[in-house]
Amino acid sequence: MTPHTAVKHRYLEDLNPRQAEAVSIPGGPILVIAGAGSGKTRTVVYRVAWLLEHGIDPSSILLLTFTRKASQEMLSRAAELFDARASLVAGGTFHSIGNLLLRKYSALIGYEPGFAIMDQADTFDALDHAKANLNPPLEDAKGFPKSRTIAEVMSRSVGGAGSVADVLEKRHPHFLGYAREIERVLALYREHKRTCNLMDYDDLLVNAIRLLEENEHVRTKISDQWQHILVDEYQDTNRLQAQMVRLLASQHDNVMVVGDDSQSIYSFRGADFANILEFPDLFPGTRIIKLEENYRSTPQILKVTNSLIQGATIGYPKRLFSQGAEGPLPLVVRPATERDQSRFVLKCIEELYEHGVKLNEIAVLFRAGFHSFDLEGELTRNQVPYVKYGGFKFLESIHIKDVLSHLRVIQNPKDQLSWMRILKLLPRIGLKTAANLAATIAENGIDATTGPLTAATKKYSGLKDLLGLIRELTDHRGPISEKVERITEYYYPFLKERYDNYPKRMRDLDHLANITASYKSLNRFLSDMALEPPEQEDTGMAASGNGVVLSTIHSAKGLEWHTVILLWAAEGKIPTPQSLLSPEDLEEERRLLYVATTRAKHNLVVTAPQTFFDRRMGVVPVRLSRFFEEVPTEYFRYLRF
DNA sequence: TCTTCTGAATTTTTT
DNA sequence: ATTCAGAAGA
Repeated sequence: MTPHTAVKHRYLEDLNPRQAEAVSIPGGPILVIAGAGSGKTRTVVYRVAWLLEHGIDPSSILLLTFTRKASQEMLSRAAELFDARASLVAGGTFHSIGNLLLRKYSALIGYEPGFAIMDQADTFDALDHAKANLNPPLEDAKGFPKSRTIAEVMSRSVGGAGSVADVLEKRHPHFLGYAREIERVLALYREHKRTCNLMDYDDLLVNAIRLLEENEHVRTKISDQWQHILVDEYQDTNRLQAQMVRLLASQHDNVMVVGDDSQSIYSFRGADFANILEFPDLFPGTRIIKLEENYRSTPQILKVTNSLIQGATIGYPKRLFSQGAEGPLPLVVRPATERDQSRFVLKCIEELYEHGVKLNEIAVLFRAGFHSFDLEGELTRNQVPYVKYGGFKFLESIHIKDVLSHLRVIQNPKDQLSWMRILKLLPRIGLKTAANLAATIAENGIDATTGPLTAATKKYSGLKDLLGLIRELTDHRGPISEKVERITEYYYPFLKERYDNYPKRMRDLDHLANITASYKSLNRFLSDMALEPPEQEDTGMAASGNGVVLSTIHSAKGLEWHTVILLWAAEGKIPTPQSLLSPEDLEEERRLLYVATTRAKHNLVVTAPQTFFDRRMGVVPVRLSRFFEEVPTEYFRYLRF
């Protein structure tokens, strides 16, 4: 039996007519508007299998996804449907593909191939650095916007939202007077990136676009190489990414993009769901296919989600329907206080568990990472295992960044920011000294036997050891894990001195060494750490797959659970106070709520305390989120607790 | 001039 | 938990 014929019959049966249509279009631009739970992933997976089955070479297919994990999952599902050749399909994020192209063709845009990638924290640091080193210095350093604000403005501006002044006027009008000064900071920041051979996230896209635009032979070659392009979560792409799609497909227009404008929740990162609305303009002749049959949720849940999204002002009109089994009415609960809310959620989880629902089939979703702090305490006290997604990331931990910075100066000695970071660990070396030393090293190298560096080793104890370590590891030929172990050994005293919980942090560093095991190239490893941060080390309970899921709504995208409990569904939490300033931001909060509620298969529980304790104002009354006020009351059961 | 210490304030979402 | 501002200390 050949797998081909067996597959052919099965997959046509597996799909509904709309899905089958999308999957089997031979080529050209295709836009699939896929409602929540409408089998979007399945459609992409089957599309890949269908293309392979029709003789398309796997290496000529490119699958662009939101995370690398998503593309890996899709390709392994495609491999199950078709055969192992599906794993030869190129998959990844826009940033990783940009990275791939830029490493290969760095010379064409005037970069060295060993450039390092800055993550967001690096960008903040670099902006602070630029701010501090401006010449002439800032006139009014006090009222000046924080680097995270500057980073946001910069990214929006680069992403096509206009000049810095335009963005300020629109989003931060109170900083408009600083426009010129911000431009000066950004100019220094850019200069700094160049001298240190660094690229930030946006650079990976901007430079890839520039590479493709300015070099016709590269554009032709790349576009000929990837004959079929599939893009998932297209509603969360930004202008640069749309431009990249346009360039990558310049030779053939064989692009299928899949997404749901109602689930666009990343505008804070520059995502613009106008992309999905304007795709047909970018690719004339686009075939539009709507998937509206929902396979996930009960009709009772869909009634609620449909009316939530009905109030949205723009987008492709759609109304999800389901032929699935009936279920209970979604619940609304208003506990008296946050403590009571936590107690209620605990009780809810215990009851479900007693009724045979597995803990990992229950998710508690919330707007922001810290909203679940009280609940986490309650779960811990009652020994209910849980895994938390979203919020703080493994890589953002200081100790991880410290160790990675040692690796980064080995890979890229010009990386002054990383130098500064590791120099500042040493006693008596603060910001200024570190900056001076880093500049000296970046310019003269680390091996100078005379000059300021040698003088400094006499003045600062510890510097000699650090330089010795870096020299040793620069010449070191063994596996990366050995390097990490060597650095960890050196770093241990610093860790111990600084943190009471150093044993836990030490375990993180061991975990990091383990991650390196699959890497042969240091450059590759560091790129991946910036582009695709590893997940938090699995605790025992998470590894066994038996813990309640606690997640931000953003991190819950694309997932589903038997029961979803929406925590803090209250004014002041969702929508967040920050979003009230602009109608667009407010609409995004609505979509966030839509994403959260459409994750539920069987039960949806909405909870919001009646009061909130504010340090300044004391106990304040809390209203249910305004978006739920739009839903007819008979769609809910109101439970007292 | 630079570093380190202390107490106080703050926290959206993330490739 | 981290970051920030201000002040003392080297």
